[in-house]
Amino acid sequence: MSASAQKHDVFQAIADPTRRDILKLLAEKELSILEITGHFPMSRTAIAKHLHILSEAKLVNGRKIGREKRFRIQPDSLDELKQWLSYFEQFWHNKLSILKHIVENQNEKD
Amino acid sequence: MSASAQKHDVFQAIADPTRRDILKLLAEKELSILEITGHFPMSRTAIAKHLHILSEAKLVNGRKIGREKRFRIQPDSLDELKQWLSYFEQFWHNKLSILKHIVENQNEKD
DNA sequence: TTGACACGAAACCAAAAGGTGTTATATATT
DNA sequence: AATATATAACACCTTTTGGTTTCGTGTCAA
Repeated sequence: MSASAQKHDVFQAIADPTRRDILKLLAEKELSILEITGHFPMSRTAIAKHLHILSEAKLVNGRKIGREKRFRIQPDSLDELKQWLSYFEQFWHNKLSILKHIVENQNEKD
Repeated sequence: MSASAQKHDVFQAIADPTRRDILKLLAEKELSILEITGHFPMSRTAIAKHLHILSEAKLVNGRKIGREKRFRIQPDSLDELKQWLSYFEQFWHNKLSILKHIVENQNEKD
């Protein structure tokens, strides 16, 4: 077993809507577990678990400050998702506009 | 219950590695259930379930041809994922522009 | 030092996910 | 018409997920 025996990857991490909401929260600013919990109708423990999963997926990281643990977003891993997406992007762009590629040769604008 | 009582969304659909592999297969060409099953170490029934979930998420669609059901990719829904991603993109581009060496490694060969 | 506070860890639970096999039904082939 | 085939529809099993509660520990403040 390699050292990267990672139980949760990015895809699983973002599968849960609560975790996606947590990410949105942390995108704005660093927050403690209790502060995050305040935004959701569930227990602190549940949120802590979600944060653990997000942490495993390298989407957030937490540092202890006093008796608090403050989490912030670490969006690097989303790049893996982006690359995965880009693989399919060519397909839906190509397929949806077979004629279009004649017109716009390489308009990498959007 | 509204008509859009959709059990699986895109995020859940792509959370499973088997389903991501199925998407890659279908990206290349349309395939029947049996053909898809041939690529995986599991039963046809299991694959059919995965296809059902992918279908719910509007990532694939199947049409009956004779006694076969052939599935093809329907990548429109990935756009939702792309939009979700783009929200965070600004963060990691702004915040982590210093760590650009990661991005610069991007050799889109495979 | 005492007590409130923020957190971690563990035990537990219900429901969903992911798989199996069997049976039924419609379609092709002969 | 008979048979083989591709899939759908079930029933079932096991593991994972997402939540709970309880208890213990370190930290801050009075």
